[in-house]
Amino acid sequence: MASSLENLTKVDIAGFQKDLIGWFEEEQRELPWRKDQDPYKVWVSEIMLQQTRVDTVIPYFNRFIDQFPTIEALSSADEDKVLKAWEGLGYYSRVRNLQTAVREVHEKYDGVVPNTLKSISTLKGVGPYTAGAILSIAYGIPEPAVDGNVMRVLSRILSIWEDIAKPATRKVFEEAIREMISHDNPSFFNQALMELGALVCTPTSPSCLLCPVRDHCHAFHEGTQNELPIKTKNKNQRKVQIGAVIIRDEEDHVIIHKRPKEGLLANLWELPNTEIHLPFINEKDQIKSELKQAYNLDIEMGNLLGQLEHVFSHLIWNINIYEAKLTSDFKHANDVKIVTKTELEEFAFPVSYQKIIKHYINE
DNA sequence: TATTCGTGGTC
DNA sequence: TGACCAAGAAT
Repeated sequence: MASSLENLTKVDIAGFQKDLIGWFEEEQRELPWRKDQDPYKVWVSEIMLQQTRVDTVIPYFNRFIDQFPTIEALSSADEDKVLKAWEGLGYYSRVRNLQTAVREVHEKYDGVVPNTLKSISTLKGVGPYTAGAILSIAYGIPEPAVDGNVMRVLSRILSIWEDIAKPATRKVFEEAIREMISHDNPSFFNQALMELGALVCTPTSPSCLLCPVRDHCHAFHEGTQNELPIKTKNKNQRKVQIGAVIIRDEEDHVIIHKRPKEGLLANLWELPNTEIHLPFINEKDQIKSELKQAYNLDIEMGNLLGQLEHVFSHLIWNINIYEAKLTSDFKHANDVKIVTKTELEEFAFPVSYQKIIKHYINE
């Protein structure tokens, strides 16, 4: 069986580098993290950009750097403030890992982001892609940074038919990049591949007639650019019924709960809620009983206010939203608070609960 | 290795 | 409109 990289020897690597980097120098977007090569800012941008679109990241990046401009600033920040700055971006463990890693750099490396693959790879949240991205972009080190764009572009350039959904496949592309990467400008080489994937060599209907490297592209010559890359699909989401409750005291304060420090939406805040296993059978009684057990809250259940479906990448919440009255004195706990409507704004909520608060509490 | 971990945009 | 997608890492 032929090697998946058999076409690598047919590529004019010097010409490919020149055409690719030349295009990037002319056509790259002006992005806030491209104003300088501050390793900390490059790092923050790469974490934010994981599985997240550039247009979504831009305002978050600007606010985040404004609020936490240096490694020192992020190191000394409260995690609740950091999560609040990340609110709505998703994959919240990214920013908790980032703060953990930044604190390690602050203490162990005197605030200087490591510039070796071995050291930087030990940092929490820094995997093979992010390590290569920081090393090449911030330090000019010729290390592969293989993301989804790079796999898509190279699968077409080199006609690689392996399934890019499989984790082991990334190494095939790393091997190719090690042969192809510009040692004069590894930063622009890596960024150009990703920029090309974002702007030209798109997942559907790639703009081959505008592509600066189409003469180097095996798929373009074969006409297979719409068949590549091979990517198997993921499974369907499982559905979960949730009963969430807006619990008020007599002064219109609202009770909120901090989620566990691990798992889905870790350390974010939410309304008291419970999973409903047998929907439509004494649902209010179930909720009242389980909230007593889980949070030690005594409540009188009120009306069903509405319903909300929230789709995650791997599951679907169907939330029934109730109101309720607190019927005994509230006892403070680390993970349960009672707050005013104004104070709600200080806490980081998942988007599903942001919507509930906006619709049923603030208006 | 396969699954978990968010969200908003797109077709 | 539902399925897929977007600069992945941890477990």
